[in-house]
Amino acid sequence: MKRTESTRQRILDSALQLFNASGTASVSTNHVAAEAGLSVGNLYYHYKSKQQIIRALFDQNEAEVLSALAPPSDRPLNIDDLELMMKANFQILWKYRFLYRELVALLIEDPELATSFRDLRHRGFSNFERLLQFFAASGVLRPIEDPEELSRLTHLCWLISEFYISYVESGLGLLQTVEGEGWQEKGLALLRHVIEPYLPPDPESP
Amino acid sequence: MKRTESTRQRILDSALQLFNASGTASVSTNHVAAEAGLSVGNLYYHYKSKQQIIRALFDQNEAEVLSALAPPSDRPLNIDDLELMMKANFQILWKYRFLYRELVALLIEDPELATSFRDLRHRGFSNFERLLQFFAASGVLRPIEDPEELSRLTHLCWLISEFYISYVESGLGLLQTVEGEGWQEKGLALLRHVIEPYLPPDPESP
DNA sequence: TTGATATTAGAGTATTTACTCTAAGTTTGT
DNA sequence: ACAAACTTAGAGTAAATACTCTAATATCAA
Repeated sequence: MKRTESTRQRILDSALQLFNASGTASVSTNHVAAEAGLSVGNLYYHYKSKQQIIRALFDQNEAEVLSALAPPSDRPLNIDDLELMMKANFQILWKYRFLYRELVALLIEDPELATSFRDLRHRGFSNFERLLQFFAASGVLRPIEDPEELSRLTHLCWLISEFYISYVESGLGLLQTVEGEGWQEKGLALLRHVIEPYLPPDPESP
Repeated sequence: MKRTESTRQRILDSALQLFNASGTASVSTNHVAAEAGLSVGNLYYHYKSKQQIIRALFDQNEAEVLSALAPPSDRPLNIDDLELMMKANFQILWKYRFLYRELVALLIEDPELATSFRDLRHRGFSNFERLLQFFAASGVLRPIEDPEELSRLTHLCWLISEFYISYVESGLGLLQTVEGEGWQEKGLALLRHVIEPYLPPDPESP
């Protein structure tokens, strides 16, 4: 059972690496098997189609996102937690960047995946909206009365989080190779920029 | 020469339609030829590869974007122009949505296209940044002293413009079929939301 | 008209791709 | 020990894909 787990994971790791490097379209199952150093038959024993591999990577991504964004149960959230969550989120986005980069295309090609993904994300969105609402109600942010405004702010944060990596990869975010850390800091700066107008007025300030 | 133009265009139109509907990966040149109602040989007479078709669609998109975003030469820009530009831009983004949806993947698959696209967009970005700077300097927006802040605001607007369509298509932007007009209005609302903190203080207000 | 060039159709091909099958090892439970 | 279940390799295949070639027709310039 250990070997199984390890082979399955090796397939996913190789697929992830190749997908990130070259995109799902130009990476075949044969390539993945070769990269993982095992036979095609073996690969198909563990995953019965290329779709299944992609779905498995979606699942793996989902699990990592959920664990990274799980709120601490022992104390109330503060604004630094939010920043840490965003940071962890960026790491995961980068690890699975092919997935976000080709998101819509992948969902079009696999309608079943699409519905489950959309369902999951819809819940995530609601959670995040409630989180912001909570911040606004508890004084971490200034109050937001208009529900439309709250919704917009949430959409904005989500949009940035989900597509900032693609924005960077598409070339405007940063001009050099992207392996450095600057892109992360810049992404966080964008999110802060959006949140900033909602910080409570500082009583120390004149 | 007229016939040529029309066949060439028919190929592009069919390709665009199929790409938008199913993604570039699952649309073959044979499909495009069939959809356009002409032979494969004919298609390859006009475009010598699938890449060339994609590049032609990039070019066509570029031309439309440039013409939609050309500033009026006879009068100074005002804030309503900005809104009209955004609106026109959304229309074009929708028309060529496969292109933005698969942007990074397409650039990875065609490095030559990548460099020219990035070059073009870099210029576009600079122009837009100058436009915002001009607004800030001329009182349409409040002054923005920090160049970093101006840069961030520009990046933010650009990111939203470029990926909002994908955001909608990915399912969170709107839940129903996307053919309606609501998504456009919501996208504009996001952009306004980002710009709003930079509107000059209203002297009429208390 | 005539000859050159542009346009079209459609059969054909080399390669690739996703996937199957069979048979041989390897674990595991009892 | 031994059989059942799990895991692996690798040859093989049907279909699809991007693209070529040839030859027929249309257009145009002189």
